[in-house]
Amino acid sequence: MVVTLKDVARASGVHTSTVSRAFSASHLVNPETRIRVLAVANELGYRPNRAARALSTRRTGNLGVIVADIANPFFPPLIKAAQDQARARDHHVFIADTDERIDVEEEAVRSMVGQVDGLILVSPRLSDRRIRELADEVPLVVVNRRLRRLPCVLMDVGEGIRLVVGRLADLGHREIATVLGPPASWTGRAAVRAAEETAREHGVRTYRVGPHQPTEEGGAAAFDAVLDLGVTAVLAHNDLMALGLLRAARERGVAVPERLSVVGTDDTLTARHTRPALTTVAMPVEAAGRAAVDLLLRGADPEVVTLGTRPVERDSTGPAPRG
Amino acid sequence: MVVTLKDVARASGVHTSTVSRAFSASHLVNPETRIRVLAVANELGYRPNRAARALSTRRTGNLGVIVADIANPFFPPLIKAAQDQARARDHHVFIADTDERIDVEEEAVRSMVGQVDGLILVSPRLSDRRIRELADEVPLVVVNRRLRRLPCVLMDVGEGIRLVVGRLADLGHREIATVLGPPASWTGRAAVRAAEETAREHGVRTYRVGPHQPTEEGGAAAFDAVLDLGVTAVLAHNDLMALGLLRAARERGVAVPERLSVVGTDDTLTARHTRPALTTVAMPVEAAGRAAVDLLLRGADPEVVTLGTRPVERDSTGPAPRG
DNA sequence: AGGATGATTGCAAACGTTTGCATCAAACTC
DNA sequence: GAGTTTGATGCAAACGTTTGCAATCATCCT
Repeated sequence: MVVTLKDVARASGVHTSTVSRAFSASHLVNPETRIRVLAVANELGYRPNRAARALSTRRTGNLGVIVADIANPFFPPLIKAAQDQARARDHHVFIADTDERIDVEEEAVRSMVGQVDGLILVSPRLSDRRIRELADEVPLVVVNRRLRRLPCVLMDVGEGIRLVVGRLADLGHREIATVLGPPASWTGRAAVRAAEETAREHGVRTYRVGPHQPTEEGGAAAFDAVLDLGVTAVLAHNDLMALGLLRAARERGVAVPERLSVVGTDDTLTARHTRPALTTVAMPVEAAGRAAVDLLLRGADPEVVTLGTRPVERDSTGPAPRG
Repeated sequence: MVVTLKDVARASGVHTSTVSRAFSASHLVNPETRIRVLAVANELGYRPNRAARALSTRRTGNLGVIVADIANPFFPPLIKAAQDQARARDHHVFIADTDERIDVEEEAVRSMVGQVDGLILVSPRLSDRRIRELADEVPLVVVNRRLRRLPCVLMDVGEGIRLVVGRLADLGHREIATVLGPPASWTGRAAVRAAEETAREHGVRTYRVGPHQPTEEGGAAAFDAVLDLGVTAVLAHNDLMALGLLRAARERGVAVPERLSVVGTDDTLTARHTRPALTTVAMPVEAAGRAAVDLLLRGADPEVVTLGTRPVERDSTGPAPRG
């Protein structure tokens, strides 16, 4: 039924080890033999059994990427970039979606350990301790979370956020709210920290709302609280939440940006198509995906790659309304 | 370093086979022994080696899902639904993105054969023949493509399209364009067929534009041709392309829906947030994901599951402009 | 010429599980 | 109480590769 090395060996009159070498160590076998063996293998329709190979070599040729939510438009470009890079390095990528749930994340990780040569955890929700434990079992790199002595790829949201907040201050805003996403989000905390710091420097007051789910619904749910604060501008944890805020604003008849300026984070494709188009902070997602794969496959010493971010000003922000 | 069955066996004074059975055939081992063994295994931090298990049993506990483009918002909900269903059936899901490229699809399929117990091909671009060949190597189910004697999950776009076209006819439209996506798209062809059929019944003329890439850019690229035809309504292959049409219309100063009605397909999340909000045909993506997993794991006779679709009328469609 | 070198191949032992079969004791059957 | 079933475990052969080692043979060097 299924063709194995042994079949190919028998059919071409050599030992299985020679066939094996013809495939994976071609310099160790006579060119003529190699060609003959490959021809026979091809004719028989031989396909190497990856499980067996993995058992023997302890390498699978697969990488795992674990993300919180593929439906969140932030992740797909990162995944695709990682995939391209991995393909270029002769590896394949398995993706798992954790549904923003820590138990599912744990399970996904567990299922991948042992069938991949390395793991990329994107914005993981697991505890630092758990991640370090995992790092002992399998090579891994963490994206958007800082862990000492582990390879990390970080997007410096602070950079973009500082510029955005400065810009809002220039536009006359004196009170800004930040809408929080998952408490375990490293970037989220970094963004809030940068926002509050910059605001203080500019004599702008800040308030926090949330945490809420990092979804459109989560953003909508935060709207009333934002309104009650009486702020003139709001920074959302991501574009999805900003979308929810925009929708809620429209439903409540609050004009954006005339009465309230709304800023997202991520610059996902949809940001351009909201009504009004969303001002947001663009993240270097493709670069992050590629960097993560490189870090993983290079297998070098723990290293931190930091990538910059920049604000994209569109129509959801404007001058503060006159008091 | 890494703990194997043998280690657990030695530490708990039984044979490896007993340890193995304690895990995967617990009714064959004395309850007391089992508990002791499991305790020891747990303490030692034993994790079964999946490659070894796969080699021995020829089953991996993994399913593969292959999609054209995870960045296309049509796919993630399907993937997530499949993932949930698989998890409920004690399986894991590996995802691969083919980037809409047939060679990458071939490669992705190849890499998965042998490391999954079954494959779900969503809107595959491979030839019928190739898919049938694959079906001999690995159990598979095809989503949104009809192949005799293979298990398929189909979304009956025709149903929704017929209703939409009827509605456009009622609104006074007499000339409609369809913008084509990838020629290999089964749903695309079904949709166009349904549209043209229904149009004919209503005495409405139809034109075809394309094919173009099923992306926002593709949609924008089609706009001029649509405009030249002088039609009053256009059906896009998917929401992304409709988005592109909307953007191009705005840039060219063509009012939607006053001068041109635009209809998408898929009802992705973004459809709600375009300006104007997009009229589209909602697809039963979650149901399809679940059905595909069920078909695969049930392993029953080839079976075809057909799921209905329905139009969602929003603001991008309206009465035809008076001639 | 005689030994050293290098290229090519075969041999066989891993890799970590699962599983059919054999074994053995204890518990039944009549 | 001899024979039979039942339950629990061990034994060893798979599963399909890879790879260190040894064997063979031709070639090269001096």
